[in-house]
Amino acid sequence: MANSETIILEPRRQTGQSCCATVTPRLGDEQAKAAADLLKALADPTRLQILDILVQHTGKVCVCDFEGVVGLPDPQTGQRPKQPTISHHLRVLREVGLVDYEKQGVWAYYFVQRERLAEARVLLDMLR
Amino acid sequence: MANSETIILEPRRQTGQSCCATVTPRLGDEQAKAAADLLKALADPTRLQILDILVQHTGKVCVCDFEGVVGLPDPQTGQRPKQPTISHHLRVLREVGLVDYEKQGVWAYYFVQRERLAEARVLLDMLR
DNA sequence: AGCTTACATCGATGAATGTCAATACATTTA
DNA sequence: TAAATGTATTGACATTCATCGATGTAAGCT
Repeated sequence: MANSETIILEPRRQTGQSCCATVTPRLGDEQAKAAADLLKALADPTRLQILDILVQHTGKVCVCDFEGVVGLPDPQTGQRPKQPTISHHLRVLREVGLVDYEKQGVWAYYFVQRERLAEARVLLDMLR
Repeated sequence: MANSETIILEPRRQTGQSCCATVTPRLGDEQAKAAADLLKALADPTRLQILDILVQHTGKVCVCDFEGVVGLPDPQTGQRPKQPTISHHLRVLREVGLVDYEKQGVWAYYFVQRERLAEARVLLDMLR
C-alpha cells in the first residue's frame, strides 16, 4: 500500500522514526543564539521608538529628550516610562551594539550604530 | 553665548526643557507594540531554527521532525528541548501568524506564512 | 554652594521558558 | 468492538529572566 511517493498521506508508523523527512536548520546553535539576542533587544516598544528617533537624527540625542516621548503610556496613569527605565533600555541597546554614546559634559549623546542594525536586516533576509 | 546653531555643544539648561531638540518617534504606540510583539516571537533560538527549517521546505513539516533538531542543547544534559516545549513554541509562532498548520490524520504539518515574515522585514526597513 | 543631569543599585512584580503529567484524538491490532 | 499505540496539545509548576521605579551617587554647570 504505502510507498515512498505517498509517504505524506500514508506515512510509516515505526517507532522513533521520522514521519516525513529528515530536516536540519541552516542556523547553527551559536548563530541562532546570537540572532535571538539581537532580535530580543529590538523586541520592545520603548526600544523601537528610541531607535526610531535615533535613526531620524544623524546627530546625537540627549537622554533627557527621550523622557515622556517613548514607551507605552501606563493604562492606569497614562504616564510614559520614567528616566531610569529609559536608561535601562539604552543599556540593553548598548550591550548588543545597536547604539553607542558620547559624553559631552553632563550629557550623554546617543547615536545609532547603523552597521549593527543592518545585521538584523540581513538576518531576517536569511529566512526565505 | 548659546544660540540655535551651537545648541548641541552648548545646550540650554532650563528646567523642564529639552536640552537639545524636540523629538518624536514616527512609530506610534500601537504600531510599536504590534512590531514588538512580532519581533518578540522571532527573538528565540528555538523558534528561529524552526522557522529556518520551515522556509527551506515549501511543503509541510511534521512536529515530530523538530524534536532533537531545534533548540539549544541543555548545558547540563546536552539534550535539546522535548516535544511539549516545541509545541509551545509553535503556538507562539501561530499566535502571531508566522506559521499555520494543517492536520492530516495523526500528524500536524506546519508551514510558514511568508507574508507575515515579510512584515517583519518591512518593519526593520523602516528603521533607517 | 546649589542645581541639574545621567546612571547604577536594589527590590518588587510580572512574563517566558522548559519539563512532567494528563488529555484528546487518529489509527492499528487483537 | 475494544484495547493498544503513537502524535500532538494543554495544564500546572518551578525556574529564570525582564521590566520598572524609588532612591542614591557622581559629576558638571552657573
